[in-house]
Amino acid sequence: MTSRHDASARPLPLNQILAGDCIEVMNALPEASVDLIFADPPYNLQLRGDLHRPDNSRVDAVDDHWDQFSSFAAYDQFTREWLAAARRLLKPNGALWVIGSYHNIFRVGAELQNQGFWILNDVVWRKSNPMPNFRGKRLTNAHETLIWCSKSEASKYTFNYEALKSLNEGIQMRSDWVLPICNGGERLKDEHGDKAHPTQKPEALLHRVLIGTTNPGDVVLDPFFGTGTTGAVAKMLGRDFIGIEREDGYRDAASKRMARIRRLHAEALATSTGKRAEPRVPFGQVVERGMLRPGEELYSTGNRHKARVRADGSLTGGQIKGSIHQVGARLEGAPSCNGWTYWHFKREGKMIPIDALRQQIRDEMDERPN
Amino acid sequence: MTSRHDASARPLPLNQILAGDCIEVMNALPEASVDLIFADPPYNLQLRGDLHRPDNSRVDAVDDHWDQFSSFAAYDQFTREWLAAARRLLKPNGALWVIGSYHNIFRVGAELQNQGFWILNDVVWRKSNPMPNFRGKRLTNAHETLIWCSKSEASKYTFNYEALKSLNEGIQMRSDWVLPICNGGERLKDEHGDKAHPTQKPEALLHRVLIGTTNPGDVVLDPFFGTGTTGAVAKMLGRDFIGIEREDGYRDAASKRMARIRRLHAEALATSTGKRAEPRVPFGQVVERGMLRPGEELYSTGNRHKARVRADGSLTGGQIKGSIHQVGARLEGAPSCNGWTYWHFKREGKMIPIDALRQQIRDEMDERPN
DNA sequence: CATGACCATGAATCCTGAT
DNA sequence: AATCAGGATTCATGGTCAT
Repeated sequence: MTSRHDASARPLPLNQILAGDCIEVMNALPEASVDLIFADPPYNLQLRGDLHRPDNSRVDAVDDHWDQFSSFAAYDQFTREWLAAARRLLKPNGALWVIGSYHNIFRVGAELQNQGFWILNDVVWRKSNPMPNFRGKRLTNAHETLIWCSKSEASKYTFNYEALKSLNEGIQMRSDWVLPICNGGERLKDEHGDKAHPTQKPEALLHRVLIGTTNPGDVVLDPFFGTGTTGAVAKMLGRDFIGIEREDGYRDAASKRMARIRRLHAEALATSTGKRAEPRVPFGQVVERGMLRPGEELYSTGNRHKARVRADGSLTGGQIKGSIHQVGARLEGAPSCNGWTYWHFKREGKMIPIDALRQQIRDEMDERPN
Repeated sequence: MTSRHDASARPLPLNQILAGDCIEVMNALPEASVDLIFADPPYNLQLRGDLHRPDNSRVDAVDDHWDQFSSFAAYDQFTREWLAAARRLLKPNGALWVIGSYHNIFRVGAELQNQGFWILNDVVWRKSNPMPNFRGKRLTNAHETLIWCSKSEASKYTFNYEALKSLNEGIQMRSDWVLPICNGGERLKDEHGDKAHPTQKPEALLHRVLIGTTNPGDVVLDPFFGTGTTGAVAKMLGRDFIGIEREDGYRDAASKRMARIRRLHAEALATSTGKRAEPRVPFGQVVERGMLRPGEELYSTGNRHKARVRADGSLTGGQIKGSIHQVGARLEGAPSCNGWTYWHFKREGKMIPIDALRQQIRDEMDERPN
């Protein structure tokens, strides 16, 4: 007798919404199989008159300290269990996002540190249109907090720096994101016209998360799928998703929603990349191809230093010999140096950075792969 | 033989900087005697090697011995102990603020909930000029988190709703505050011209905290006093402070700062408002429009001085006559003074800075340009 | 005296693949 | 597993100094 989601027998159930308790369902999926988890766990703490423990038992009152402690303890246990299940599912280089408010986020953050997740950033979703504090007894609660963490300190996590920089008009993306709450046409309604889910997240939030920390084709899992914002944006952006949701009503609403979503074309999915994505070119190739000749002189930025090209692609500058980077660093007394932008050659009286030669080689590689 | 800070024998040591470990010192003070605690504990940063900017300059990191902890467990124990000592000191209606980053704030937040503190808001300090992420490997860490909590759920905490609303141009104050980091003239320097403290907080941050959650005459304690921003702003605003600091160097710098507090007061107010880009509004317009009537009395920050409005938009305070800025500067013995934030008028028993009136005028200008 | 160029610096868990 | 080396990477602000 095998369980419904037997880990050994079944392939990953991609682009489906799985029914059931997320801890059980996650434990039945194969380990180390997911690239990213986005989790919007219940915040159900200290909510006047309608307080439930994660096991759905009702908390009578929180008037005294012992009751508070018992409800924190129950929430902590729930947090421990779903985080451990999530951790097991993640690939070694996988990452996790959690969103929460001051009611629960500190407990979640402490527990994920305890389990060995490595926090990369905490991100503030600054709501441009929050609900005011009607009674004027506190500050307007105008933000929620997200935590972005990798599975471990050693994880080589995905971060699309240039893509996020583009989203932010050319300036590197900050840890505070100003986005409106989900309403208008995006907000799912039930048959009575009421909101289908009390805390539906805006697609813009997930868009930024998925563009920034996944690649097309990655597997994104959401253990608290709700009405499926994570799945909707994942599908749109060409990522595969796995949703887990316990409530029938939310699953139904999410299924209908997914059916309406159209995947974006590949060109639309392409995002900005930086030099890091370019193939590496050894300086020796520049010499081999005769773009610079052995013995030719190079000039530093600012023209303070000179060096001479050698046949093996190294430089000599006085007593100093080594790579274009090493010689530049030594001459500048700097911890490191990018020789490609530091050194220049002279053509028709003009100083040209040797990086232009590297670019020429890369352009040829694009025209004739292999 | 009594200890240095014997709880039973001594009165509260107001407006002093106490030397020693904050846990021991707090435990020697009388219980239930403090209105507000503002705490800026070590963040437990876990930095690896050096970090260089793209121009190869080295980042001066926070590598001080006081921020070194051997493990999360060690940091948690430290947090438990100082929070318990702080809790004992607070009056039943007292409140606590803590500031931190993602390195420590989740652990601190969870522990204060465990101890029975009642979270009122988490507040995000959004830095207008954070240090960028030089390697492009994460989001710019552009904010820090504060937690505001009362001693217990039953506490009748202080919240000056209208004062904060005025500070915020007549709109309810939100849980995200945009403020620049502390630099320029406000940043304390040592004899070599280096920063006196690696993490000095801006006075504007404490200004907002103290205006919003204390009343004049309240006792404000800071167990991690550092170079004394909390004390400086408390003194400026007519609150009593108690500072505790372990490091001799920081205590010395803080003592000198407290002694010169009037001068820094005027400078800080002049520079921390950040309103230079706003259209200039002459004080006379406030009078012309009948927002303040000639003959009406204004009260200084801290309520130490009074002055009377004249029909031409000048003030008289005793023998001194002149603009709101000139009279404030003369009364404080300061080289300059921002009269807009220094002077307050009384409405329904509440002190409101006249800056609120200027903002009202600016709002109208925004609605109806020209 | 303005203006602009240039420089310094801030609570930071800040690289990656080949050998 | 540890070492080595290529080479990619920054925004806002305030102060100094030359023009």
